[in-house]
Amino acid sequence: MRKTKVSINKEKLHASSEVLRAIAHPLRMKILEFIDQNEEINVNKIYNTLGLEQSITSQHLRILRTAGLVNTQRDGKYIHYSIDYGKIEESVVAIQRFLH
Amino acid sequence: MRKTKVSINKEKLHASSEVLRAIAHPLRMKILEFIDQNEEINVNKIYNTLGLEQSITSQHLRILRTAGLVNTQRDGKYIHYSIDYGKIEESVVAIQRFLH
DNA sequence: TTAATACTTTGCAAATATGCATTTTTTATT
DNA sequence: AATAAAAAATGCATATTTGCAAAGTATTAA
Repeated sequence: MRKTKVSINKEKLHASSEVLRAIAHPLRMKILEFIDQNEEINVNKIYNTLGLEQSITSQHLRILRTAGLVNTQRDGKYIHYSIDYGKIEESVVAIQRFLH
Repeated sequence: MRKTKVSINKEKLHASSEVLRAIAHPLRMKILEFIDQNEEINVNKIYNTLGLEQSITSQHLRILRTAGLVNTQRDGKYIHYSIDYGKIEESVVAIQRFLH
């Protein structure tokens, strides 16, 4: 239990839970893991390698994008996805700071 | 990006997402925070202090219990809740190990 | 043993998330 | 300009989660 009471503001609490919710899905975790393991990866590679539907993949990528967990960069007709490690670290730290 | 490809087994991936899903809810985060700040806390205190419905509180506590995030100990008609810090740490480490 | 308190469980409606097929948008190629 | 490929967005059915009220269980106290 924490000795010094730190009141966490509501916005941050909510923001953290948004990020966590985005991570907390089996498919999205798989996708995140795959992006992590392959630098400069495009959507095609993601759904073909993981054996997912294109539209489902795109949907989940949108959720990850909205949560700020991944960044995109267009290269011609391809869109490369990469992980925003800062954001991940941030949310992990948030949990740790929140409960320790 | 990770250099050494570590294949994370599916059970662990799924287990992690279960725990994260349990954490990733504004109300549950509030409850977790409150339990963290008050050692030996009972359900009454939780929902009265946080201004929640009794049954809703109980429901979310069940979710936290099932996920293994909190432990309970009955003391007469009161049930004391405490946080399983090991489990929290475990899931945080899981994310970090999973993506770094 | 009756009543009261603390907590859990259940049933159900409303909200949200998910999966899938289809359409749309963007860019490259011919 | 027409076609093709990559990715996003949309519409809709199904599944899951949530909140709430009511009923059930356990323990204490009168």
